[in-house]
Amino acid sequence: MSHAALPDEMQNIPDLESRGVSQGHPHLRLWLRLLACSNLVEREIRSRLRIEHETTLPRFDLMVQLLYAPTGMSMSELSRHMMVSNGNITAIAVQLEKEGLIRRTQDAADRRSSLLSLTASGRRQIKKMAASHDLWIQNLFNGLSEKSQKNLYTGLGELKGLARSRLPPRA
Amino acid sequence: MSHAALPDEMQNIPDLESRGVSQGHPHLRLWLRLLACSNLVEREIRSRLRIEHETTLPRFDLMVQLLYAPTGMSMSELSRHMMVSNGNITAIAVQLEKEGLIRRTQDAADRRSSLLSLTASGRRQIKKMAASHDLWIQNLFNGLSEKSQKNLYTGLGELKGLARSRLPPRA
DNA sequence: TATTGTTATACTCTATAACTATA
DNA sequence: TATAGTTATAGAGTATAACAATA
Repeated sequence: MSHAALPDEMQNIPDLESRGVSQGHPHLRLWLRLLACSNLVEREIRSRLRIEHETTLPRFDLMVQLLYAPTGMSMSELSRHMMVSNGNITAIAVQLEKEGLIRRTQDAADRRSSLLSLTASGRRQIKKMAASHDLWIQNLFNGLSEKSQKNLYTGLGELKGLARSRLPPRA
Repeated sequence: MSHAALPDEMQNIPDLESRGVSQGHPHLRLWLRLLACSNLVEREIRSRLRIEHETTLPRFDLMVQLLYAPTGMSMSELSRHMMVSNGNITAIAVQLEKEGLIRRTQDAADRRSSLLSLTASGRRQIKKMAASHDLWIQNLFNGLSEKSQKNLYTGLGELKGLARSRLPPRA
């Protein structure tokens, strides 16, 4: 008999949450569980992006942003969306441009700024990758009960608002 | 008027979730929101560990594991709990040992294996760090409604079980 | 044969700061 | 003065594989 359907508490697979899980405050337990979930899924996505599409999560993220911004985005916009520094965006953009996946056009109005957008080839690639990505997520999350999906979406919305208001902005 | 209390949807602070958030499947939206939350908090913790305690998250994690395992843990156990490879555990353990925060004792029963445990100094340090960490988490999460806390803990438990059963084991 | 741990390696990712060009 | 972007750098993080010693 598989233990796939057993509640997590009974599987006893160790992870970060196992530490002090009995001792900790409820808030701490919640955070460790959130972190464990996020790490599990993120690790899988990084791995599949690497193996199946020979790319990385930040590269994927940047291209997805552009996919949903048909008129293009500036480096600073990308920096804000991806919550990393300008310098790091530059590094990724240079790679992608060299590989012919994105292009850079000068903003006529503000000559400091340049707009990034997908090339035809880049658009083809990111669409394929995004489709894969959606499938991975579907296959993982479609086992969640309707109720948990709703509860999580709402609860995480609340948490995100909190984090946004209580944590200092970065990047 | 501050917008701190406004629901996330009305704050319009861009992040990864902003991409395709209107287009995507509910599962995808949920995942992007989960990732955004986790990244926000994790980034803050990394930053504070670095600034206030001059350490890193993996170092902290390893020491917390030892704090809750008074009889010590083997490298392989740590590797499983932290979900990273043996080689990476070795690298961190070498640092911590050099700084006198942990010690290594040979396992008499299995001479391949060695037990890691905290030194007195290491124990003092990790207790201070763990107290800080708890405080950060408290200050962030204590704004969550009771209901959301419960819903999140339950929902994430369900998700973690799913991930555990559907994703290949790593490390 | 499998497991524990070490070593080596290569790359990606991140944070920071100094710098330029333009606004 | 402030913002957009570049460049450089150092350290952290991750993944992989080859290896020795022991089980």
